[in-house]
Amino acid sequence: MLSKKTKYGLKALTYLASVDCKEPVQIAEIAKHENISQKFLESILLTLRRNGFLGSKKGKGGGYYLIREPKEILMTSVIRVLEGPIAMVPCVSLNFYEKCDDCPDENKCSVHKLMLQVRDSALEVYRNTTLADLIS
Amino acid sequence: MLSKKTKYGLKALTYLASVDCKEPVQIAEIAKHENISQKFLESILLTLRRNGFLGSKKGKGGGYYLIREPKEILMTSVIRVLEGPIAMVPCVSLNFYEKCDDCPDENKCSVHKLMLQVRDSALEVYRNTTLADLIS
DNA sequence: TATTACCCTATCGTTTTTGTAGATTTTAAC
DNA sequence: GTTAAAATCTACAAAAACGATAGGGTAATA
Repeated sequence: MLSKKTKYGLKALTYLASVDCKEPVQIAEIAKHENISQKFLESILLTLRRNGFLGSKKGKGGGYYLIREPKEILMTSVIRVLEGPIAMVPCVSLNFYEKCDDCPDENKCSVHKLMLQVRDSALEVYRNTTLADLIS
Repeated sequence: MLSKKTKYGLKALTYLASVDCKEPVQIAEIAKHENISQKFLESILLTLRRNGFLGSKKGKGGGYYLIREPKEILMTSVIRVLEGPIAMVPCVSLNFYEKCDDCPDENKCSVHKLMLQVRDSALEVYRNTTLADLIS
């Protein structure tokens, strides 16, 4: 299940991309437009800024704005920052690998085998989708 | 993230398929072989039985056994029974559809658009994988 | 001085995972 | 037959983890 954090983050990014001017947009405006709890969105936008997707400006006329072109923003990176691993089990994750504590041999594990395929298929989608593709 | 319930359920099914004889296998044996909490596994096997994947026999010499050929057991059905929806958001789920309470128009929603593709790609994998494919 | 992002913390609620305790059914030994 | 052992079945509950949200204060900027 996709967390609301990711969902809201994606919606916020899409909104910022659709506004297209580089003027800062206030948290309150995004929250209202997308029906998101403002306080929650606040923390989400912060992580997006810390991870190089957004810039921000304080004070009057301040807000958040995209610092990269929508076409340059891949879903792989957005998802990894907001949701974490793309893989459904850590033992098949490229960026968040962890060994299972059960499971003596990954290569013989049926779950591993299946989830490797699922990961690859999801990766295929995320790699071929940019923020620009999500704007209707 | 895949729940342990699903993970353990898949491992148990694979184990039962690999044993291949139709003799009942005890919960304790499966739990031990796959490093699974026996009590937890017990409830998982129960749901698999209730959903027509397994048969059981009580008493001495009892246990669980497959009642369908591994080749006939599709991952789509296993995942749906153990994990629930394959889709990452309810609004793109085929079997567990729910409307988002935010989101006035699904067709314009960026998350909807993205997750529809992710669902389809996962579905592609699950539909083309049977229990027999997971045995090494 | 007003406005806005920034930051930390606490809390509530849900889900997941595991454990406890016993009831029920079947087999097999006596 | 009676009994004991071996297993599944059932319900519940507790613990742990996680997700989502809210509160309140700080810092920067126009």
